[in-house]
Amino acid sequence: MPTIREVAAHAGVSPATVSRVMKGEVPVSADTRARVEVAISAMGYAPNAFARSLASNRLEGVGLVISHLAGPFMGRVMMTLEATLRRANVSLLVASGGGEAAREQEAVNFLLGRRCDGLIVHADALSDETLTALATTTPLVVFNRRVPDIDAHCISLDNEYGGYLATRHLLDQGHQSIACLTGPLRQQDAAERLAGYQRALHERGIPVDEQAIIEGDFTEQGGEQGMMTLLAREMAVTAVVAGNDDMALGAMTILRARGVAVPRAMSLVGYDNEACARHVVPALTTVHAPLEEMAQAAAERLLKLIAGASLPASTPFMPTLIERETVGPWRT
Amino acid sequence: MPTIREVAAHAGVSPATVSRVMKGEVPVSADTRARVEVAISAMGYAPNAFARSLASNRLEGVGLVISHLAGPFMGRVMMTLEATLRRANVSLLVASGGGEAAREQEAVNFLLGRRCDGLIVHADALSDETLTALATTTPLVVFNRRVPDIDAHCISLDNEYGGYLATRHLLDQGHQSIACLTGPLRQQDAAERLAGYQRALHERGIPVDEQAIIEGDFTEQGGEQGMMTLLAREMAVTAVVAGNDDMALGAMTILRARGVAVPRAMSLVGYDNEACARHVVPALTTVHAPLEEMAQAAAERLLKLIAGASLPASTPFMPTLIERETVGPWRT
DNA sequence: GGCGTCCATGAAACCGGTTTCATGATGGCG
DNA sequence: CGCCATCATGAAACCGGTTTCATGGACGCC
Repeated sequence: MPTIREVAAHAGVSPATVSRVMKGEVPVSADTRARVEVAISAMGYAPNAFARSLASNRLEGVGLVISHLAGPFMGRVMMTLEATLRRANVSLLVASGGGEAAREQEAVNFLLGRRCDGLIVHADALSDETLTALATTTPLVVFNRRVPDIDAHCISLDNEYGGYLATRHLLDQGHQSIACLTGPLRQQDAAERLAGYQRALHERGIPVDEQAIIEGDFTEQGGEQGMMTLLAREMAVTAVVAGNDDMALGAMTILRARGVAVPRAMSLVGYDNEACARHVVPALTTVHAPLEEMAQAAAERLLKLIAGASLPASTPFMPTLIERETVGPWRT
Repeated sequence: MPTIREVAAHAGVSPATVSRVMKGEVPVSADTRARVEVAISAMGYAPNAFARSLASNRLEGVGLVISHLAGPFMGRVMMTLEATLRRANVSLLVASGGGEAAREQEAVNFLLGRRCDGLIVHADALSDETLTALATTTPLVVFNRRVPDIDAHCISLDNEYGGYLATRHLLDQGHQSIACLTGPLRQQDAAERLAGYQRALHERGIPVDEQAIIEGDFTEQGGEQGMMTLLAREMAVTAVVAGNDDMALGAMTILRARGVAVPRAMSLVGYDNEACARHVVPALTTVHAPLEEMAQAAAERLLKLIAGASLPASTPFMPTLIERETVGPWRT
């Protein structure tokens, strides 16, 4: 693999000139440029990324910190991130932190030690303060979360609206008594979805019954537990909005076991539009997040941030309702 | 951020000595080492990864080439890969190539240009020859595929055995006429699964009926197509082994639409044990691949290869059968 | 006690780019 | 025609480690 000095010798110019040609910015006369370009392609020259990074102190790569790599949509997100970044010739380094704050912090440090040009963080466990501090140090985009003081760094989903959408859909079908199986309420997304649920009820003048709100943990077991608790309370509930699809799936398992027909006796709405949602029987009505667009926006925003731009806050992305088979009309 | 020379000055030694202490191998007297270590921690010294890579010509990072990042199990695989590599302080660079040979080759080049210490390749489109050549150039592990000339570089699944397992299970339940909805047979895994199916039939002296073998493409639509074709042939088939879970799901959709009860009128076995498999109704009986163990083995093997070890061929991993509800007994 | 060997250490070259600064050529303008 | 501004270019320093090679001291052995 030839070095820049060999190329320079071959083209009869200095290494500095070759470097200038490679970057294409600084003024170089047309014929010198041509001569160098010929030498470059003749010798198959590709600059050494290390030397370049050392001299310029930039990696030309960004880090991705992820809580749950194995989560149901990380694949879709990463796919788009990677494609968008690679188009800009920026590589993607991945570190995961299994949802524990300490390990997530460690992942951040690991990537920072690699002198990433920027970071995309998709993590629950890191605190708002940590992220705010990080944003002052390094180009940062926070994925699927809003951190108040650094709006411009956040790519988020309007979870409140999603919760509202799901609930309103049930109300529109005539349901009056609707329960909510939430995720862990210390997590922002779970709390927001619940808020949307409450807003929809208020809007129709239906009082929120605390007994109908059950906090879970976004897992399938949590959904089962929650549904069992709900049934045990023997309320007149005719529909449930679940914190996410996993919980909805768990709930469906219990309903099936107890012989409660979905959607005839009980309607159900999920959230996330996982791959499974389409396949269950009956197919799950759910709220869809435009993950690909969000991922692309995240990558583009980070690239701009790295380039030194100062951006306005991004508007949250809007979820949409996917109607399938788990919601039916209710006539009192 | 202090440099090695500052640390050296602080400890009253030369940069070379600090470097030696950092690596911990070369002989350094105990008290010098102690003095340097004090200086290091006092100043919070962390070596610059670029400079280190430039001088040693090693990235301390490996590349991962993936066909389909969004595939159903890449999350599980990446999770384990990343964790294993990070334990060795090696970072993970990701590039994807959407299943097209050209883009996969480009992804390889991209990572090679980053001077990765090694590559993990999980790709269908790259040819055996390309991979064999690559293996001579750079430490390489091929995931979920066997390339004849570089056995020692492959972490594979015994797909033939998986196909055999699925088929034998159906035979054990009394089925005599079993169809096979395969993946694209130019793909190794699909062909092997089919071979396993055939072996199981031969073992019981049942002739293989070419009419009962339908080539698909590992997609859900392919499964639907295949099942429609099969039904149109009006054969006396009582069970189907599908190339993967997606195809099985597609097949189930058609069966449900046509009112064919699973498993009473038709048994079905999938392959891969995707998340969905557990949730469909009836829950899908399928073949499970130990992906986490495979991923860990891949990472460990690559690290050894990078360290210069020359390894024996790895034995293929064995899939297991997960019995759920889509297989029932058949009495003639 | 003298010589040879080994070992810890330091000086300096090196990895391969980028960037600053100096220089020489060119051209515009009075 | 001469002077100054402009611009392309090259020389060399620099980024921050690693590694080779030389050196000096300690120790063992005859």
